[in-house]
This record gives sequence, C-alpha cells and structure tokens, in this order.
Amino acid sequence: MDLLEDLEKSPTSFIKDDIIIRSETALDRLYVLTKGWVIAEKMSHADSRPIVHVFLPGDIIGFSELPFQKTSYQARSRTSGIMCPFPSSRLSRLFVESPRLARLIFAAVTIERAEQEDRASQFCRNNAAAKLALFVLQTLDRLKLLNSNLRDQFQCPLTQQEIGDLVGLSSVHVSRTFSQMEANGLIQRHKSFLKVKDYDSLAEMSDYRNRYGSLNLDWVPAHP
Amino acid sequence: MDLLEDLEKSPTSFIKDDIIIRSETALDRLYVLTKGWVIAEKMSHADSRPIVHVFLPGDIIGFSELPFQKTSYQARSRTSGIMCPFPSSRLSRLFVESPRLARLIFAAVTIERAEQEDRASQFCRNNAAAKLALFVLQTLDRLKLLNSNLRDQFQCPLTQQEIGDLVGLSSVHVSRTFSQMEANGLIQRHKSFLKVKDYDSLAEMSDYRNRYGSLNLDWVPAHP
DNA sequence: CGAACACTTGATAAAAGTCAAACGACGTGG
DNA sequence: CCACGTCGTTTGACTTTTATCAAGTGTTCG
Repeated sequence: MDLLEDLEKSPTSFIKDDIIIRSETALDRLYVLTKGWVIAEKMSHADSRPIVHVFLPGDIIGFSELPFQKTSYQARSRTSGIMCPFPSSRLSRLFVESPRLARLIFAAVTIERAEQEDRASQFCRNNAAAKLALFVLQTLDRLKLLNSNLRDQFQCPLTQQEIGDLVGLSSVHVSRTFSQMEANGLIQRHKSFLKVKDYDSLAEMSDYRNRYGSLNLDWVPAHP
Repeated sequence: MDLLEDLEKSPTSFIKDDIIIRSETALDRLYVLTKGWVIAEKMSHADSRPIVHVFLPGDIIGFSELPFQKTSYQARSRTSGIMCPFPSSRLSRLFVESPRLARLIFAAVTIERAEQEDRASQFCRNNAAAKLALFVLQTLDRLKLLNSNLRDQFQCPLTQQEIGDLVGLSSVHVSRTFSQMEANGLIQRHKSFLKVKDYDSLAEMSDYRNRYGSLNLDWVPAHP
C-alpha cells in the first residue's frame, strides 16, 4: 500500500486539451491518471487522426511507450483532470521491492492487452453498430471500476469525430448509427451523456465480455 | 539463462490443426512456441471466425488469458511445430527468483501490446491494402527476430480466408487486393510464399513502424 | 448575443461484401 | 502414376455498407 501511494505522491492538475505526452519524444516517466479523460492519438500526415487508446481514471499512461526510444503517439487531455507522474525507474525498482505488486501490475497490463485484442478483432470488422456498442460497453464497465455509483450511463467528453477516429468510422456515420441505435432502444443520448438502455443486446451484437467480471488471480499469491 | 531454459525443458510437438487451447476452459499453463504457427480464434456463433492473434516462433501463448477464469478463444496450430508448456505458477515464482527476468518479460508483453495497438488502430480503418501491408510487414519483422537469415520473404501457412478473418476483410477481397498489390510491384507471391518487394511503400501506406527496431531497455538494468 | 464548434440530414460516390462459378494445386487411393 | 475429389484461389456480376461533400441546425461559451 505504501508503494502504491508512493506512485501518487505528486499530483498534477491539467486542463482540457493539454498535451501530456508529445509525439516522437523520449518518455522517462509514467502517469497515474486519477481524474479526467486522456486520448492517445497518432499524428498521422493525413487529416484523419487515428486514436490509439482512451485513458480513463485509474489507468496508467505510458506503459505501451516505455520500451521504445520515441513515443509513437501524443497524449492529449479531453477534460480537465489530475495525474501523478513518476519516473520509470520507480517501476523498475518495484520489481525488486515488491514482487507481489509487480505481479499485480503485470496482471493489469495483461488485462488491458486482452481488452485491446477485443477491440482489434471487433473494430476491424465492418459493422458500425457493433463497433459503437463495444466502445460504449467497454467504456462504461471500465469507468465503473473506480466509480462504483455509476450505473447505466456516463458522460462522454469525446466528439463524434473522435469516437469515429477511435473505432474507424466517419463522424457522419457515427452520428447516423448512434441515431439508429437510439431509435431501436439500445441507447439514449442527452447532451454529452450516454445511457445504456439494453446492455444485453449491445453485448450480443458486439460479442462483448466484461474483462473485469471473472478474473482469476490465483497466480498472484497473497503472501509471496 | 538457467531460468529461461527451465521454461523450455519439456518440448512437445504438435501437428497441423491441433487444438492447443480449448475455448471457454480454465488455463493453468503457458506455452513457449519454439516452432510453427498458431492462431487464436474466437468461436463466435456466426460463420465468420475472428482471428484475435497469430503466434509465431518465440512467442509465449496464453499471456492474455492468464488473468481470467475462462479462455475467450481457442488456439489452433496452422503448421506442425514444437511448444514447451510450463505452469503459470512458474511465471509467478519468476517474479521472486529473478526480478530482472520478470522485467524483461514485462517489457516483452508491453512491446506486444504496442503492436496490438498498431493493429487495432490500423485494422479498424477501411483500407484493404493498408491492412494487408501492415499484416505482411509486422509478420516479416517478427519472424526475423528468431530467424536472422530471413530477408524479404516468408512462407505464410494462413489461407486468404484466415488472413481476412485477422484483418477484417472477406476472403474475396483479400484475393483481389493482394493481386492488385502484386500488380503494383509492392509484393510478390509464389505458392504460399510472400515476398516484400517495396518495404518502404508498404510501410508508408500502413503507417508501420518496426517495434523491435528502436527499443530502449534502460529501465531493465543489467545488474539489479 | 454572436461565433465557433459539434451534430444532423440529404445526395452521391467509393469501397467492400456476397453469391456463384470456374480454375488450380494438392494429396489420396485405385 | 494417373484419376479424382477436396480445398483454396480467382474472377465476374451485383448488393450493401460506409465515406464524402455540402448545407443546415443546434449548442456552448466567451
């Protein structure tokens, strides 16, 4: 617990549209995101700007850039929020100081990797409604992890253009598809809020499984 | 070194189309794949069968299923080959016995995660040639890691149907797009061999970066 | 209150999917 | 060693889905 708190000892606040990690630079630290939404976007030459990942409160920003000399994307905040930077050497020491905590972090990264696989295999299939369904359910369940009074809706600070850049659709088609899903009683929108009206149907059409619902951490023994 | 060799002490051979991991079962071990190709496919109800990942020699099969109670996909061999199973508790012990090796494995998983992000963000965009270009380059560079006499071509044991299931295209469109890429001098095919004729063009059209080309493992100190 | 900015709607174009048939390679068994 | 059947690939015709362009309608925020 002390070690975990140590990672969050220097909270820094940021405003909307801050650049948190610059593209093509060396990254020598990680950030615990404690409040706010941050997106990782590729600075591609084309006008489209693929969004590689959406970071939500509780996530650690920078893992996927750690083993490389230069960052491949930039991280930009979409809301104001708070993050806690710590040097990557701190993570390295953790493997010696607490093998148990290292295993937990390893498990966390592995879970995220599984979610990433879910996205890769779903988003590459051309069904706009299924893509959006997966985005909505994954985001809702991930937000619930750190915000337990969340039930069936959340505030989404991403524009439809950005959602399209994430799942691979044009903003126009995101709009149309969301409208149709709303007409079919699957979701409901109000301002920037997204409400899940029919979780089961959304889950079935996107072949979704809640990765946090049936964990097995037997191999992370309580007392090492 | 002893610890690494320990993981490969019980080599098992498999034939083509063996089921290595069954879907919806508990997984208590991992497999070092030393020879052959293995695919991870979702047993979806529909006739399409999304391919979540392709394992190549040197990969460890099962990481992404480790923290869950049940596997979400099945692993099936596409060639004959050799793998070395070891219990997941072995991985757990590794975190105590060798923090340095644990960090290296952590780094390896992180690199794979970055590649997965590359796939997710590219495959979700609707450009058949770019999808296939990314698949070809990623596969070639990954194969080169353990087979250094590989230069510009490799034997691909996947059918066009399977390649389509991986990148999200119909088999018909894979055929057409490959033919066109061949006509444009980007690749060349002969039997099941795929030859890269114009690496740079393929890399540019798919926004590819070789993840193993510019690693920074400073945070994995040589002497912990 | 007004000016960005985001979203919606319609018309049209491009990309990829589907169906079906033909072709080719490959392995098996006579 | 050849005939045959299976499986994978190619090709053509047509359909569906999504992208693009452009104009109009909110919405938000200084």
